Amino acid sequence: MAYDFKSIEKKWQKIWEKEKLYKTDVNDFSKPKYYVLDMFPYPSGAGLHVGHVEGYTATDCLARMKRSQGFNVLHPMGFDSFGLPAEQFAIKNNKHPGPFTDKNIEQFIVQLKKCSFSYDWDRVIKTSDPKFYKFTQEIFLSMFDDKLAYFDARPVNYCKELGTVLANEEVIDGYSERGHYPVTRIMMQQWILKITAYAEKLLEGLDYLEWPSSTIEMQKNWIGKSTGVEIVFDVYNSKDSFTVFTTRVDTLYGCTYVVLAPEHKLVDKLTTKECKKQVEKYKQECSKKSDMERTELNKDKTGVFIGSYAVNPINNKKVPIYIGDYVLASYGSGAVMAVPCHDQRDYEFAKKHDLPMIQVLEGDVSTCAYVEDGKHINSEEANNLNIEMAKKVITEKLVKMNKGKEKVNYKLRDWLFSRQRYWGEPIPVVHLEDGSIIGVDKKSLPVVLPDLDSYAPLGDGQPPLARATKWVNVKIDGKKGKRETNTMPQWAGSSWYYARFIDPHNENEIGEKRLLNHWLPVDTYIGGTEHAVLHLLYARFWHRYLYDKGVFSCKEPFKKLYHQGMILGSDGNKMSKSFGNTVNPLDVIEEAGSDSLRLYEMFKGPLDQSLPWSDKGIGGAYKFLDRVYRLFTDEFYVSKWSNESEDKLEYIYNFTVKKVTSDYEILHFNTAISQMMILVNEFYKSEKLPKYMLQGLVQMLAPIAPCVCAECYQLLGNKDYIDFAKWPTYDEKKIVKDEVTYAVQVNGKLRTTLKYKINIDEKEKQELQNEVLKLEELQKFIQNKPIRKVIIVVNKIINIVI
RNA sequence: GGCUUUGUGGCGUAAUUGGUAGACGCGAUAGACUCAAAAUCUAUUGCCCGUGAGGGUGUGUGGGUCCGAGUCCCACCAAAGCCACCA
Repeated sequence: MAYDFKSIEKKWQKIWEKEKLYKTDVNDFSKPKYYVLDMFPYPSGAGLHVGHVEGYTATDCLARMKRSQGFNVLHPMGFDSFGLPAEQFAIKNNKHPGPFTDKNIEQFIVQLKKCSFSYDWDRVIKTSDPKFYKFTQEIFLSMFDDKLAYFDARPVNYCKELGTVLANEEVIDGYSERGHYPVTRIMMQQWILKITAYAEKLLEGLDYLEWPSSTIEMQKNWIGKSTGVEIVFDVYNSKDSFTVFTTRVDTLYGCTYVVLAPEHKLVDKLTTKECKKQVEKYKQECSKKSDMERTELNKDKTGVFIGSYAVNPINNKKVPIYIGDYVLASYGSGAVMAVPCHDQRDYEFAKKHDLPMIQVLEGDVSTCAYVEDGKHINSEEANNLNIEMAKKVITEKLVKMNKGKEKVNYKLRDWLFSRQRYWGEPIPVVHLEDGSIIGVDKKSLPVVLPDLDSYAPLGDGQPPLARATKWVNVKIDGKKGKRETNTMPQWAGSSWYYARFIDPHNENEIGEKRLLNHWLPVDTYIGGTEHAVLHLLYARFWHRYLYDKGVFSCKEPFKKLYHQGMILGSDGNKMSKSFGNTVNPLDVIEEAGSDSLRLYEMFKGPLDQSLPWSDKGIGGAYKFLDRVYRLFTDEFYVSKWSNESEDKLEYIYNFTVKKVTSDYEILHFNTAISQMMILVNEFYKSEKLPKYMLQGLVQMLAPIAPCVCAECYQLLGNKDYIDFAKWPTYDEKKIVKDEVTYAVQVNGKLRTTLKYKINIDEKEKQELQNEVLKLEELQKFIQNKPIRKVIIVVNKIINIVI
């Protein structure tokens, strides 16, 4: 290895640290601001991962370029330091998780510094710091006051292995997102945030964002807005009625039965004596099934008749009432109208229970094939109408009869916000003896986590905090009460941390209003796609709430979002201890330096792509940096340095500055690097090396390989820091050539090329055509066949059609 | 089942957005330097036929639009991600 990256990197990292070169003066409004942020890591004991390095390098490149371009850049790092591994460590070793976490954070910081990231280290925050979670609690209290946080009994996702309840977003196919343990539904009193109140706002906010379309799509799906009609069905021979929700009101004439969820509140009342036995039996079976079983068995549409009938309001027909667990109690009104001819599920249920079917849309419905659109039949006033018109007509009729109204439903459920854990923010409320719940006085925040003798759950469902009896029992205004012993989920701190970086030492408020207004939103946010709904949805919710409260002045927290791909093991598998295919960034830095590591990760392909790690690739990155470094140290090349320009390099240099600048802006680092490689290849062939071009090269490369470029910049005789040197510019005139190469085709096949003047007019086009037709190498293709047409696209191509 | 994205050499990928496909890098082959090796430099490198000049063919498959398609349209195949009994 030729160039001494070790001493170079050590030298520059030391200078940055000593000079506090990347400290941001947030009060300096004289320059335009740029806020570039990484999704902050959980400080695990395993330390930094090559996957972290990829995203962090991308943001670091952006930060470094923006500094050079005259922006006041905020580029901070923090730690999502509440979390499960620390809790498990605490339980196992019976030690407080705090010091354990702090040790991991220290280790992380050492590693991040070795990667040459340009963070402002005076702004490090951690969510487990009481100075930080004071405000997490304050936001919660504010939501509590606004009735957006409530304590309620409901079926919740409970994970026995993890010993806690989980949010819907944390449950995947009946298993916990973390650890993949089974999750069951049980009734429990829990803290819930009313995110559903923000469903529409969260949907609308997506319009302002420059996010990957797939992520926007996922959020839309998760919110799951559907517009339809709520229809009242009276129970036959009874004063009772219930509503169903449908998006296909146009098929109402095809409704031949209705199905209630087994948990529907009218089921017991409407069940007749004759059916009581089978209904009770069915309900029991359902309650025994886990969510997982319910969905796994989705091909089998089970259910039973409850003996009563309902009246279809559109035609007064009597239809039987069934219960079936394919109808979910938690969505819509927990009841559906069944149209077996035009709904797959209803069709399956009807077949199984031998129920009648009425076709109301033309077309083949023998297998309930989906009918795109068409004329309605058997539908009275809706006959001959298409779906849209039929919906309109039938809705109007129902509204007139007072039997229906338009309704919007969302799949989004409220956010289950409490966890039976120790290592999280205490929920700052007190349960009084009279059963009422009050928030603690804002002035007494933070409610600090008490130390415990043991951090294990009590085993009776009570959270570990219940052990701290002295802490739990309080007296407020003479009334006895108990503190809440559940804690907040890990998502709490990460729902607003990005705002804290702006004014991290402010003890009175989240941040000084003037500063928050100036610095928010985050301009560019980079992190993994795994948070597409979880963190990114929660943070948008909190942000929008705080916007409504006037704390923030913008509606959305993250303007631009990118996801970095995953770095796989060299075997193509996900990197993990069990595969033994992990790569430790520190090992790579030890061997080839952080500059090479960063260059490799940015060059290997598009940022959002998941690619396997390659040792060979690192070698290639190192080779390129060595090649650059030699231009500044090898006598042979240094002797070619020149204070004048070199005509032969003008085009390629100016073009490179243009391309690299625009590619960085859109995070296309791989193509920017390849362009710089082309430039370096040209430098190697050149007789003269203009110093300003050498300087431009290292300035452009510095965001990716900051240490070796800082060194080269100094070798050119510069006394200032490369980090703030004005970003290289290009001359548009130098990029325009006076000659262009035309591709000459015959019948669309490339036959030859021709150099010609650039930007020709109509008359010159004719001249070019004449010239082309005379070209000797084309004669054998043209032969004597008649020429039908000659197409000339200026500066690009000539196609002769024969 | 629904939605979204992707399919290009031995490998990672690029393509001015409808205009010379394979830039750049890795790997490979040959040569220079060296006692030798490493490093470095130079050349070649999609596939097929041909000693060669040259020709043919080629961006998952099949069709279509167009003077011209990796790019646009239709159908299909494959992979990845998300959602999923959401009425």
